[in-house]
Amino acid sequence: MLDERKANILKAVVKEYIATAQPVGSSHIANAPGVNVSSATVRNDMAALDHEGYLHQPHTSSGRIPTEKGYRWFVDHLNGPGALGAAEAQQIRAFFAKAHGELEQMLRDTSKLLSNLTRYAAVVVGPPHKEAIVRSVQVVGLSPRLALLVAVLSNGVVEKRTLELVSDTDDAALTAASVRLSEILVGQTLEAGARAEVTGPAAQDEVVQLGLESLKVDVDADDGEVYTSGTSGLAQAFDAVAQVGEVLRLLEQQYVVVSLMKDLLDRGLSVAIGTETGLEPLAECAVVVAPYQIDGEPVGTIGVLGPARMDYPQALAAVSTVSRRLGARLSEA
Amino acid sequence: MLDERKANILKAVVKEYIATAQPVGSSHIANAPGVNVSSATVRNDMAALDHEGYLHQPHTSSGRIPTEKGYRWFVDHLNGPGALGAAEAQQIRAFFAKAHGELEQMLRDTSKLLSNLTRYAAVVVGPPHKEAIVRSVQVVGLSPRLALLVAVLSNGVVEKRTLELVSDTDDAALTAASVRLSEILVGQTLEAGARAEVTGPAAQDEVVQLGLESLKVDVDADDGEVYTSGTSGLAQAFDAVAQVGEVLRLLEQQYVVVSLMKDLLDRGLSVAIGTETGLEPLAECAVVVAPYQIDGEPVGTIGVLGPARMDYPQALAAVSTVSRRLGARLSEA
DNA sequence: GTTCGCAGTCGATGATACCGAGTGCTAACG
DNA sequence: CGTTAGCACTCGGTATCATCGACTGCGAAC
Repeated sequence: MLDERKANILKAVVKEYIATAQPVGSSHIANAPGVNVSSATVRNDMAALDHEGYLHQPHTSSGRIPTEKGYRWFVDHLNGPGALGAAEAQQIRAFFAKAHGELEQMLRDTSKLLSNLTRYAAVVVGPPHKEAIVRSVQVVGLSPRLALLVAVLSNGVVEKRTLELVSDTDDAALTAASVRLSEILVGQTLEAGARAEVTGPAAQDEVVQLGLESLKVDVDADDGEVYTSGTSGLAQAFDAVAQVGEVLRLLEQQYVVVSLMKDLLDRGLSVAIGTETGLEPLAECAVVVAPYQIDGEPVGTIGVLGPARMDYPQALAAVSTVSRRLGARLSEA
Repeated sequence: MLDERKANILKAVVKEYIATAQPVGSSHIANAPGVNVSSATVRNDMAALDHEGYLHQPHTSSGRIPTEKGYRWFVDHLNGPGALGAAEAQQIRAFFAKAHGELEQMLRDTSKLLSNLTRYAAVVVGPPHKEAIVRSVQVVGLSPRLALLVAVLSNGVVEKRTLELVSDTDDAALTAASVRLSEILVGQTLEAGARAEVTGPAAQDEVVQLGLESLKVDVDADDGEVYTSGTSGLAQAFDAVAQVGEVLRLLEQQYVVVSLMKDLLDRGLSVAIGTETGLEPLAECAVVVAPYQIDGEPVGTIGVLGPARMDYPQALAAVSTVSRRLGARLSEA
């Protein structure tokens, strides 16, 4: 446990370092709120904090930098997620006021909103497909041997698969197949429906078979779409070009980021710092996540990826506000 | 016009600079194929090339770097797009052998393929929506006051819009609206259909009205989806972090890149170097593009964005091969 | 026209000195 | 006994300077 002054000193160092990216010297925070002692006293406490692992000294005669443990303490001892600036709050309000229509587009835009707010990279994970209930199935012919299977799910997601038919098939046959597939799938989850045993005349129908088969593919891996944006903000946040490249490469492998975010939420965390992420390229990064809920059910995740010296209060405020508003907006209808 | 030796020297300088990113000195290319003179002779020619604007000298006693004009000459005097390595060719074959199913997914994967091949950022622009013919329209209810309009287009694209209904509407009404919308839209292009005048009982139907209205929105701006990948490759290609950030920001504004690519194709170009792009942040970049065709009709564009010192033969080969194979694959069905 | 030889240029590298921000420690202070 | 003032010390950053080496440009020789 840290005594009050040390706590304030640590807090001040973290804030200062987040703002300046420069090692923080004792004299810089001697007058910080809750401190107000001489720099010599601060030095003593900083040495102790260093010893206890909250701060780190790049070299003997330089200021201190927060360690992972230091950041962790900082976020654990924030009172509340911090307040958004008026401009940001206004931006969010404006966004949700005019947000309309299509789920995908809305999530894509939410991702942009979040990256604009934070200036870091934003990730939005859509509702998983396989748990939603099928509302409608239809097979549409595109050309004699090509058809498109379209399934509308209860959460507004549309699953589609191209079917390459072996024999020419006319519209009547496709319509018949649509009816049969509807009987099998509608009302089921996509997952259950795709695995259903089919008997009777439907089992003979080439289109029905192809359709069910195509739905099985990907249904396991499918975790909901991922919308990333604001990667250009990462270039500002780091100074080494190699580091930027590593993080970008990670973001390109969407499943890594998605499983990281899911893992964090499972552990009940909303912030992961450096090695807490478990991903080596993110050693100097931090992630802030929040689930969003539709009608009380958590269905997806939004998050922000930035440097370890992230503006945590701001990022937490942005993420939590946006996730709440997004959930509310999606629950409305 | 350049005499043969100067041409060979210029060619050698460009190749060397592309490979090493270092200014090229006269002695490095004295033994290059088609040159084989002493370094002094090379120096004379390089001075001339410098004077004529093909090469540039960062400072008095350094090697030469190609100018934009030099790169331009180089790509204009390539014989053919260059050959792909065996590994790359194999990678493309493997990809199109197992590529299956859904258009969107396929374009997304094509983008990844292209960035893997070139190590630069790849952009794939899908077929525009508004020119395709509507094959099927359906309205599916999601909740009492929320419905989803799904339109399947002839090119396999699925357009969808969320309809927020004013009054509770049951499935029968939605089905009726589906039928009416089908009568209006099927067989038309999306653009024409959305603008059609509606008369008779359909004009009274709230769902029909909402549906048509929702289709009008975005139909103008809509140029086909954009799939970007391989942005991490940009981090390797440039050394200044600020430059990477600028290019990333540009890529995030997809319409800028799309209109650039479209513009290039209109001008009949397949390569744009530096200021030829007309975009200031791309001053030290180059873009290689190619259209892909379905049944002889150009419907979309693929391209690669990298540094001005791009491996043009390789990039041209990759882009042209992939565009050809992609078109063939999409024409197959 | 080509090549050789050579003086000259200029960035890169490394040594050296210096500055200054910042520390740790000791002694004085209240 | 916690706090502070004072001070010696450390060490990265910057500037200066010399050296090195990769080049060039040019005049003279081939």
